[in-house]
Amino acid sequence: MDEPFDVFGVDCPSRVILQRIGDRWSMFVIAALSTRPMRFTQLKNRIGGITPKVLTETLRALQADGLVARRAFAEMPPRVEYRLTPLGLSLLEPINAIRAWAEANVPQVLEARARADA
Amino acid sequence: MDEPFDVFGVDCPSRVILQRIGDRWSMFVIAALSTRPMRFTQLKNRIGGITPKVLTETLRALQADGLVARRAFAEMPPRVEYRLTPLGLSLLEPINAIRAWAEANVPQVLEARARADA
DNA sequence: CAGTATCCTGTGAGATACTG
DNA sequence: CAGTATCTCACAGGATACTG
Repeated sequence: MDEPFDVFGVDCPSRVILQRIGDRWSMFVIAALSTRPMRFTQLKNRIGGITPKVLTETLRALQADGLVARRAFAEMPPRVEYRLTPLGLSLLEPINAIRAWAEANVPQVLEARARADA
Repeated sequence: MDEPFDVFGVDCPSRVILQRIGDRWSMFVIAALSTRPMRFTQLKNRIGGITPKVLTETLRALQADGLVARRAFAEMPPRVEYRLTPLGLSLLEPINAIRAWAEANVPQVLEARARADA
């Protein structure tokens, strides 16, 4: 049996999370849903530049991972709400750790990057 | 002036970090260097499956961001050592937060994913 | 040893248009 | 409103071979 969380395993489950939060749009969706549920078009408007196709794909992936819940109301016109699950909410903590690091250190990264360009 | 760390800004600097730690190989390199400096070939061997081209690219990116330092010795045969900078070392903390979350919650994610497949 | 140099491919993602 | 359906493309990443 494998070490359950060997960082050097390509199939290490923690990479699942890293890839998810590293991808182009997931973080925007999670951030948008962090305070309240939102509807499809609300998300689309809030997250400037995302296309409906990509938003759908992102939401599907987050649902598949149990981070976001979808709730459809049988109304006319249709209404669908997305919200973070408890699991999704719990992910906000490590995300905030990254955020805190970024706030403290990104200036240095940008400096280093500028120096590297020169 | 923009909010310095508006998660909804496409150019939000914290995305820099998320993309970096979310990419295919950076985390392996950082993990490999977390305890001690390593040479190119040591890294290549430790991180199974990475090609020299990609390892070079990854190291370059990490150097450009000031997370990894490269030190070449004028010897024959050539010797080069890579190590985490203090900045790179400090990144281990938020990374461990993610890791801790993953250890606690990835099983649920995998369950959700399995349920989604069915 | 520590990389370069080429070539190649899959797929994440965008543009655009359409529908129950 | 809440998505689908196509089409297209760039580019991250891989395979393989070579070099100062």
